[in-house]
Amino acid sequence: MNNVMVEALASIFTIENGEFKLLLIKNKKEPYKGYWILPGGIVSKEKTIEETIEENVTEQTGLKGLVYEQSYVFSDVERVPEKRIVGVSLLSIVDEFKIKKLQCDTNYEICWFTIDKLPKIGYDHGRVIEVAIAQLKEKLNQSQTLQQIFPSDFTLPEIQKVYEQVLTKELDRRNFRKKFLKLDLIEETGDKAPSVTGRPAKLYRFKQNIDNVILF
Amino acid sequence: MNNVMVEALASIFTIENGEFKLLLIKNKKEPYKGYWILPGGIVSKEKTIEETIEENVTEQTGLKGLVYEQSYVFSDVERVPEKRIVGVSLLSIVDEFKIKKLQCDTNYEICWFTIDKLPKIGYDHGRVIEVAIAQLKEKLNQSQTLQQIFPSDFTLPEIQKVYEQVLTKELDRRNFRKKFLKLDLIEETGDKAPSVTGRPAKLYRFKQNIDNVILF
DNA sequence: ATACGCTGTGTAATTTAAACACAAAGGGGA
DNA sequence: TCCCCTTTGTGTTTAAATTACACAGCGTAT
Repeated sequence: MNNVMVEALASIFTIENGEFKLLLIKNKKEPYKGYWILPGGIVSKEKTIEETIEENVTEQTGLKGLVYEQSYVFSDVERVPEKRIVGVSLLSIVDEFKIKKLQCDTNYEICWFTIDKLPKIGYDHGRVIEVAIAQLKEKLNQSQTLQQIFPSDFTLPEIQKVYEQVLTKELDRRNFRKKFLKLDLIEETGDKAPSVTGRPAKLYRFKQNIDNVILF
Repeated sequence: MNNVMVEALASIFTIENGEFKLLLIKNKKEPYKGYWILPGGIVSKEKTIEETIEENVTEQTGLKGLVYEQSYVFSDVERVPEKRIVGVSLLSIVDEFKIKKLQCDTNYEICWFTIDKLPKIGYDHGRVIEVAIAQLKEKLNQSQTLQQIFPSDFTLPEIQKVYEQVLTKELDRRNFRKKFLKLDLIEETGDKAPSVTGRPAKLYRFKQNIDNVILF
């Protein structure tokens, strides 16, 4: 028969303190037992890929109602040992307030990892993650995506840090501020961020009903 | 069992006389017999998606060695009547000289159709095509893609027409020419295009070893 | 020969991006 | 309390890119 198994895999990202983080779970089964892997599961005959990922992620991580976007399909015959599974990778971006504040400790079974300090990754998920990170950076050029990560009470320096990572270069604070504010996407909340050190930054929020625009 | 069938589908585009065209074949089987559909076929346990599409497209259309890019995965449970098939859509762009000059006539079984005058489409391929067209337009913003369609002996007005379709607005000839030539991607061949009416246009070709750049 | 149709070219005006220095607001320590 | 340190907030000047715009060139067809 020409039937193969199809699995859905989720690369779930957030940004905390200007760092990109990825949610991984510890694999309980062989092969690659004890390695860190992406949440996900097999697509049954009765479910779409999107339904499958929502159910599996909820079950494995507790995160409900995330918005997913297709990333890539991995169909190498040998990508899973002993089996033939086509992997469909999905991407999701969440804000840090929607998520549980999980401590990053390898004793936990679910954990956020900074993307340039990832642990030992099982299966071919390392490659899946690479592709997802590239797509994440492309997506961050859209106001909609930024809004998903920073719904409200963010500061301009925070946003700037995101862009400096995406563009991998430093930006002038004054020019960045000028250009970003000119887009007319955000407004001041009136409050200020608690200052760790230095002058406290103004807090902003995205306006309602803004169009999705390309930012940089 | 949780095994489903996976099919690969190819949306193959070219540009002729400034018009975007899509390659379709006539469906020989029920359901949707006689409707036009995308070339493609079922992914077996021993083949990747990319291998599957290459073989099926060669068999069904005679086109060999095309470059494919993933487009989208369609996994609605009811997308194929009576069956459960996950559809992986791929995109390919070819130049008009590599292809057979097929006359467009519904008596033929393979045919190029202008994308705004498509025939009756079978299965959910209409939706697949919609997504592919959107992606095609995004991709045309890369010099690499343009080079696939126009390897040599093209004119600047031809390229301009492509952009006017992608951006859905008219461009100023002088500004377009200035901007495009400044990119330093193309060179004059020395020849001129046969003039149908009006002054003959200079012919250009892409230079060797150019980087892939975002154009507009 | 002349009219017609589309191609090729340069310059001024406007808009956008880049470079740049100092004052303001809070925290910490003497 | 005062001073120092750190980070945020702001305006102006210059360079670069984009836009607007008019006329001559080179073929074909009448």
